[in-house]
Amino acid sequence: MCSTLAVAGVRSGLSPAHTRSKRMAAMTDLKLFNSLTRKLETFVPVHQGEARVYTCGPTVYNYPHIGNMRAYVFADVLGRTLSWKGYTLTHVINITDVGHLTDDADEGEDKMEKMAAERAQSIWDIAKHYTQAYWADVKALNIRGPMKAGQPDASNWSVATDYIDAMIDFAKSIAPDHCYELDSGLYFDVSTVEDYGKLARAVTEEGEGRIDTVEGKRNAADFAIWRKTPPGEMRQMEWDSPWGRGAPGWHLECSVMGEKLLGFPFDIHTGGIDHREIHHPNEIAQNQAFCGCGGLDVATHSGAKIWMHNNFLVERSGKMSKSAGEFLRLQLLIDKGYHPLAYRMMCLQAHYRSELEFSWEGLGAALTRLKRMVMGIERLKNGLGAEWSPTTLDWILSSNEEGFEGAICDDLNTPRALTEFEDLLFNKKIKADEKVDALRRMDFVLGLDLFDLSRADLRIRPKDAAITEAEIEDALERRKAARAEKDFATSDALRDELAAKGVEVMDGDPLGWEWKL
RNA sequence: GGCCCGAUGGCGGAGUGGUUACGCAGAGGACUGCAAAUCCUUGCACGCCGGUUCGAUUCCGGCUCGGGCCUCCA
Repeated sequence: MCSTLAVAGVRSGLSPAHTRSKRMAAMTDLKLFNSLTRKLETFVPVHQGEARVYTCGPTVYNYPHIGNMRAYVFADVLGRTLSWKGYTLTHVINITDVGHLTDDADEGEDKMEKMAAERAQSIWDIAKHYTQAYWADVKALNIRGPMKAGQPDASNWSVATDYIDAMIDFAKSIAPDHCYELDSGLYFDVSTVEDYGKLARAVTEEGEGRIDTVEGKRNAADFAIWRKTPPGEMRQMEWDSPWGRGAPGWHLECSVMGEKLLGFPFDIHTGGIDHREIHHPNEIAQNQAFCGCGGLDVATHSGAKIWMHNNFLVERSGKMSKSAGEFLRLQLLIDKGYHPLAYRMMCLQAHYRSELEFSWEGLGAALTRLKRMVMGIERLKNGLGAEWSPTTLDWILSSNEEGFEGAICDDLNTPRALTEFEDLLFNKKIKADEKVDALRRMDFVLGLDLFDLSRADLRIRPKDAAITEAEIEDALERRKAARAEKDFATSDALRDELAAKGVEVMDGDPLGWEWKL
C-alpha cells in the first residue's frame, strides 16, 4: 500500500514533521474488534505477509435476504482491506448444504431435508438452486467471493458435503477425550474444554429450561457432533460413520473446513452476530479439542486469532425473518428499480458493528448518494475540475488518503471512509488527473465500482413499470418537437403523462429521463 | 428469568471531555419557457436525573424507553 507520496512534503514545502506523520500514516496499523476479547486489536498475521480468513456462509435451503447479505458485504470489505494493505489473502466462504437444523438445540429438523420435503424436490437440487441464487446476489453486490493466495478462487467456496470424510476424521480424533455417544448420536461434552462460551459470555449452567434438552446430555450446552438417522427413517443426505448412519452436526463443518483450508490457527473468522452465541462457541470448543489444547486459554486456541461479527440489518417490524413468509431479497430491490449497489452503499454508510435500520427511503437516499458519486467520477473522467493549486495539492491529496486509511484501519469505519472519498472527489482545488489514482485505490476498498458504473447503469426499470423505454423515447421526441415550436402546452402535457407513468423528464440532463422511485 | 446492547437534528448514521462528521430530505440561489436533474449556499440534534470536572453529548451511577440473544435467522 503506497497511500502517500514520499516526496510530497518536500515539494509542497511542508515541515519535516508533517512529512514524517504522513509516512507513519502509510503504515497505519489495521485495528479490528475481536469479539473474543471484546477489544480492538492490531492485526498481526499468523503467516508473514498473508491473511487467512474464514467466513460463515449461507445455509442453502432458501433465498438469502438482504440482511444475510450484509454479512458478506462486511466480509468483503474486510478482505479488500487486507488485500489493499498488501497481505496475500486467502478467504474461504462455506456453503452449508447439510446439518443445519431448524433448531440449534439439536431437536429440530434438518433445514435442507425439510425444504426438500416441502418442495418435493431432491435435496441436491434445492442446494444447487439456492447456492446459485446466493452467488447471483454476491455478484450483484460486487462481493469478490473466496480467494486463494491473493487470487479469486471458486474452490474456496467450501461446500460442507464435500468434507464429510474429513468431518468424520475430525470427529474421530476428538471423540475419545471430548465426546460421548447417545442413542441419537455423538455429543460433545463442553465441560472438557476450558472457558466454554467465552465468546458469548454465556453461562453453561441450566437456564430457565426453555430448551428441551436431549435425554442423557451431560451438560445443557452439549451439542451434536454426529446425528444418527432415527431408526426406520431414511434421509436423502446420510453417510456411514463409526457412530452409525447419519449426518454431521452443523458446527462440525466450519471447524473442519477452516482447519483443512486455512490451518489452525488462521487469522480471522467472521460471521453474523447471532453466531456469537451458539455456533461459534461450539466451533471454538471443537477446535480446542482438536488442537489438544483443551484446558488452555480459549483466546489463543480457538482456531482463529480474531473473531469478528457483523450486526443485523433491522426494520421497524423487527428483525428480518425468513419464517415470516415474505422477506426482503436483493431481487425485490432490483424489481423495484433500485440498483443493487445502492444496498451496498447503504451497508457502507453504517459501521458493521452497528445495527442498521432498513427503509425504502434509506435505500433511496443511498441510491441518490451513489448517483452523485458516479456523476463526480464521470466528471473526473472527462477531465473536468478546478485549477490545480500546487501549494495545496499534495497536502490535500495525502490528507484525504490518510484520512481514508485511518478510517478503514479503525475497525473498518466505512462511513468515515466514504466522507474522505467524497472530500477528495468533490475537491475543486485538485485537477482530475492528479487525484484519480488515489480515488481508484479507495474505490477498490469500498467496492462500489465507481469507475465502471454509469448513470445509465443505475437507471433500472421497475418490474411493474407501465411504459416501455421505446414509448418513453417516442414521447420525448414529440415533446422535443413541441418545445421547438414553443408549444409548451403540448410539451407540458407530455411531461405530465410520463410523470403519471413513473417517468421523470430531465431536460437539462444528458440522461434525459429517470424512473421515479 | 438469564446474558448483552443501544438511546445523536425530519430520516439514516459517524465521532468527540472544550469549535460535533457525512448522506438523504428541507430552505435559498444559479440554470430552465416552467419544471426536473445538476451545481453553489444553508438552517436543524447529542433520552431523563444526579456525580466527577474549570468544562460532558462524550467518563461514572441511577432512571425511562427501545432492541438483541437464550427458538428460526447474517
